[in-house]
Amino acid sequence: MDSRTLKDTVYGHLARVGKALASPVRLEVLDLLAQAPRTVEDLAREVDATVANTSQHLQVLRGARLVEADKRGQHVHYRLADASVSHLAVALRHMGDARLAEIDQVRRAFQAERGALEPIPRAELLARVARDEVTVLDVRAPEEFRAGHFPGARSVPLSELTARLDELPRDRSVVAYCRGPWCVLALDAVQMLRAAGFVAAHVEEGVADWRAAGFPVAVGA
Amino acid sequence: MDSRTLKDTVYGHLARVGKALASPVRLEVLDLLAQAPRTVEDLAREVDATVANTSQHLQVLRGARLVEADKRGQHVHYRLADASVSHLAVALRHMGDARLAEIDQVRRAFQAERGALEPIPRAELLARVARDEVTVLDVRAPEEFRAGHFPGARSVPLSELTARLDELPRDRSVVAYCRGPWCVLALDAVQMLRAAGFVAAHVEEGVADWRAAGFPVAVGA
DNA sequence: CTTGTATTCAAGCGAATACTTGATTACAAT
DNA sequence: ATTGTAATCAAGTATTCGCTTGAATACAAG
Repeated sequence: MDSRTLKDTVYGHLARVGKALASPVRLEVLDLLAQAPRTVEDLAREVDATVANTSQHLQVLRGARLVEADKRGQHVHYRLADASVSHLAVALRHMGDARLAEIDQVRRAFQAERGALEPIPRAELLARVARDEVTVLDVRAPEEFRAGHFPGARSVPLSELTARLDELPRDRSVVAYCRGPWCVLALDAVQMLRAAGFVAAHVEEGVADWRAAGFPVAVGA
Repeated sequence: MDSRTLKDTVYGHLARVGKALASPVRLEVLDLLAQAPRTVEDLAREVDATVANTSQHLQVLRGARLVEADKRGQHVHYRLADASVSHLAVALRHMGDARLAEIDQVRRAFQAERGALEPIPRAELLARVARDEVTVLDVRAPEEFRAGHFPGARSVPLSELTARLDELPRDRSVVAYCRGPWCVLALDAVQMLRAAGFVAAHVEEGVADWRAAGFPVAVGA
């Protein structure tokens, strides 16, 4: 076996992973699975594709060893294979953020359209939490919260926020977060909170980012 | 603009990056560029492809903003765009190492075939360097050494190693490294060194790995 | 200007990909 | 057993991709 054979084998297999990352739908699926395991149907609904098509994409991801599946009852639950996959997804996102001007542009346009202020940086959030100044609000779905959340965060899904505003203490500011930098739930939440008289801001980082950066992540209710 | 449009835009552009990572040749090119900038011709020779084909691959990489090029004299020098690209490449490699059994397998077979021992782990290398016990040997090409190397390492390209063995102190062991875990130069070097009576071992990490892990990397002669 | 070299462009062809549609499997619930 | 649901499979089609070949640029050197 010569060096060329080694390289061909290694890069050939790695390219299978690259191919799996080469579709917008699959990337969106990966980001969703980075939040919490899901069934095929759930994923299909969220990414706006047919079930058959979503299933095909999932097989590609599974072939590249990026996701794993197990059947519980009549549903097949898909999940990210392990932390190295999450890191890869985060690295890809950071690269896109840093280098693809179009992405930065469309996100800024989106934020501006909703009257959102700049997100507060991660270090700032940690400082405020250390001084016990803020309520940290997780506005994702309850399953996503359960699968992993910022330690000390309070789970209030966006859809329930207006009805549960009185749960939040009015003498401290609120920082909302959701799935990550391209998730708009936190922006909407901040808008609602401000309208209700709260001092509110959002952070862009999601649970995957915290995990990748080495911060602890709480699991369960 | 709605949330769907945002996602379509973002994931669409990110998928361009994924597509760029979907070819064995392009991945090999990226790994080479992670060592040092190169011309199209150099790359074509190293990856064993025609110049025209290599040029096409480089355009794809450039379209995904993974590499940049500038013309100096009659050569076009390509280089990685920035650190986020290097991190992405490292994350992809780690994922492959951790999850693709075939890769691990072929590498082990290769090492066994050359009678190589287990690589020494990064922490061990750092400890030995701190105790000033080893000569660290960079067996890559001189340009690659100049573009970035382990601090304190000595540059002896593999092709010159036999002729320059007397440069190495005989009272200490030698640790060789090259481009990364799938580069065989260090394995060959260790074999030569042992044959010449040295106590020698190799590390798998390359400069890109050290950089990604936050260690300092020396530049220049 | 002419020659030579490095790189890119353009056309063409076989292979692989993405999505749709309709059938099929697997199995829980009744 | 029958029904209903979740997921996968299979076939078909339009599109894209990867590589080759030969021509075209760009430009440094003589």
